[in-house]
Amino acid sequence: MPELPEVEVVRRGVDAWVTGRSISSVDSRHPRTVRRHVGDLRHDLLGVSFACASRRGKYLWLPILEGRVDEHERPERALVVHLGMSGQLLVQDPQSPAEKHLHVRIEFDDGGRDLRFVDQRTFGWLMVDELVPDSAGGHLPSVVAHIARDPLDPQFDDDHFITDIRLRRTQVKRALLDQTLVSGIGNIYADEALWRARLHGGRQTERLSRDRLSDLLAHVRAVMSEALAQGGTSFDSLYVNVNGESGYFVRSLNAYGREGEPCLRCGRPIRREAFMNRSSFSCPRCQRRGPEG
DNA sequence: GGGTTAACCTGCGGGC
DNA sequence: TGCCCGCAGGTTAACC
Repeated sequence: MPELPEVEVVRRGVDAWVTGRSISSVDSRHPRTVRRHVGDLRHDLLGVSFACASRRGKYLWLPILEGRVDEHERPERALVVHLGMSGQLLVQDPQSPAEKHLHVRIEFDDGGRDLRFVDQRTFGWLMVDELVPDSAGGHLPSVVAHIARDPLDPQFDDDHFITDIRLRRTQVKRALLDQTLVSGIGNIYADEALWRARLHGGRQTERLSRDRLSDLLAHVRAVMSEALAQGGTSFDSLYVNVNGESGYFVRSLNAYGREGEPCLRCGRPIRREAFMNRSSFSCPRCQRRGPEG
C-alpha cells in the first residue's frame, strides 16, 4: 500500500534512472490506467524527456521537457502518476518479459532500461497534465492542486494545519486520511502515528488541544521518516521500489496488522475495529476513546 | 457546502 | 478440488 514513504522511494528511483532520457516509444495496454488522460499518451510523450521527478503526498510527477535537455526550460506539462493501492513503477531491462499486469511501457532512445507501470488492481493511473503555479512560486500539476502539502514538505505550515483540523470537527483519523488537510498519510501510517501519540482515531478533532495535535503531527513525521529510511513498508510483492525490491519497515510496525498481539508499551492485545470501510488497529489501554485517553 | 458512504478492482485465504 | 465470500484500501462521485 504505497503511502508517502513508499512513493518517495519510487520517486528517487525514477529520478535516478529516467531523468534526461529521450522517449522513443510508448505502449499503453490498459484503458483504465490512462483514464484521466484526455489526449493520446503516445503522442504526448514521444520524443520528449523528463526533468527531475517531484512529489506531493502520494502523487508523483515527471515534468516534460519538450526539446533537448535544457536546464533553463520551464516545463509546462508533466507525466503524473498515482500508484493507487497496488501500482508499481519499475525500471527494467528491455529484454525482460512483460509482467502479468504491465499496463504502460515507456522506452528510451538510448536503448537502456525502460520504465514500466505495473498494477494488479488498476486503482493506479497516469496522465499528462498541465503545470500550474502553486502558492510558493513553484509549479505543480493541476490535478494535484487540491492536495495539501505533506508533513515532510519544508513549507508545510504546522499552525495552519492544527487550526484547520480543529475547525473540521471530525474524527482525528478521518482527518489524517483527508488529503486536502494533510497529504501522504494512508491507513498504515495513520494507525502508527495514533498509536505513538496514544490517541484513538475516533476522537473528535475540536476536542483535542493544539499541543496534543502538534504532538500527533510530530509522530506522523517521525514514523514516516523512519519508514523512508528503511525503504518503506511491504507486506508482499505489491509494493516494491523501481528495482523490484521490498522495504523493511513492516518489521517496525507497532499497531497496524497486529490484532491480538501484545501492545509493545502495556502488553494489552491490540484490537482491530472497522472504520471507514477498512480496519483500524489500536491499543485498548493506551488509546482510549474518552477525553482522558 | 461540508461530511460521509459506496463503488471501483483483483488476488488471496478461509470455510464449506 | 473447487466454489464462494470476505478482505485489503486510495480516490472520488454521489448522497445526506
